[in-house]
Amino acid sequence: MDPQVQHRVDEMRNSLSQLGVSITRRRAKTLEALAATDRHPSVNELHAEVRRWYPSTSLATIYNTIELLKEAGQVLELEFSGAANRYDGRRPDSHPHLICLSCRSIEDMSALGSRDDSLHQVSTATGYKVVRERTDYYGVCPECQEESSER
Amino acid sequence: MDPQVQHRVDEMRNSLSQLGVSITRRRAKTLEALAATDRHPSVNELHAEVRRWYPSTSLATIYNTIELLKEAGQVLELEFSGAANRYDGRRPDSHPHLICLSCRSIEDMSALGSRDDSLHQVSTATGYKVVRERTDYYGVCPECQEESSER
DNA sequence: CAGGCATTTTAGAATGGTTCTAATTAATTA
DNA sequence: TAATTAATTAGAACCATTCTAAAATGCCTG
Repeated sequence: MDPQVQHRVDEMRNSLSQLGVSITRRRAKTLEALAATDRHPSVNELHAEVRRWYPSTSLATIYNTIELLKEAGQVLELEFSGAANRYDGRRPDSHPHLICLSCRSIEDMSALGSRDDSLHQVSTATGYKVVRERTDYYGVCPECQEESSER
Repeated sequence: MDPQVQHRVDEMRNSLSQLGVSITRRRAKTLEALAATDRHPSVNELHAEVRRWYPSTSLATIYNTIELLKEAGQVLELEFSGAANRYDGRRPDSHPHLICLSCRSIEDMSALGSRDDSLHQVSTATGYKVVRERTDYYGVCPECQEESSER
């Protein structure tokens, strides 16, 4: 396994252990699936992946693991109302995403300019205790622009 | 009616008319309800408001009007997976919001620093054709902080 | 003003992601 | 091994949203 991925899996394992829950084989596979991809999988996709190893795994188990990871602050949940939520297990901290309206891909975006510590900045500016940020840019990715220009 | 609100309602009416649909009484009331509040109502809340005048109004009609407003670019939809979507009819352009995790209030936030034209900046930086942005800051609003410190 | 046609609305069914529940299975401790 | 606790399963329940077919409304034309 890629050392980066391994390291991330270990982080998640440790955080879950600190919650006092055990790392079962299904949970371990879920963590691996999350750490192994940058495609921001949905619960269904994680379920399919874990099922490749443990075919009897139920959806509820994946939801349960996601719930634990959220409590541990080890996964970033991207909510959508019209489609399944998507999860970022590689970078659980708030960071912006690029979402393609055509192919529905979700890409991490490196911070643009000096927008770091924006949580703290917004806190002092507004009086809110800001703990999390969500920033999505919606548009059409380069690949989909290409495809539409081919026609 | 407040002239600001009236102006906004007129804008929405005109945009809908340009789509070629008629401004029925139910639709007019929905626009008014959207323009009259900064509380980012849900479809249910809009439904309740319109029902005060036209009690037979069905939910589908509100959804239909929202759909038209989205097509016309006259309402901003804030999607949530665990709760009902919320709508901003006053400022249909992309702008950041402050969301209280305790009371679930949603507040408009005036732009912080020079983040304007970020759509264009992100477009050139990433190759995406960015058309929309969503930025939410999640935290605890000053009122809820107060309440919890009283105990 | 009547008749016909397109649009809008209604009520309820269908959908789909998520959550809940009760029962089963697996793991842990004494 | 027996007893206790934790994890998992299958399916029901939930709920916001979308869809559908029928009814109502509004509009245009003759």
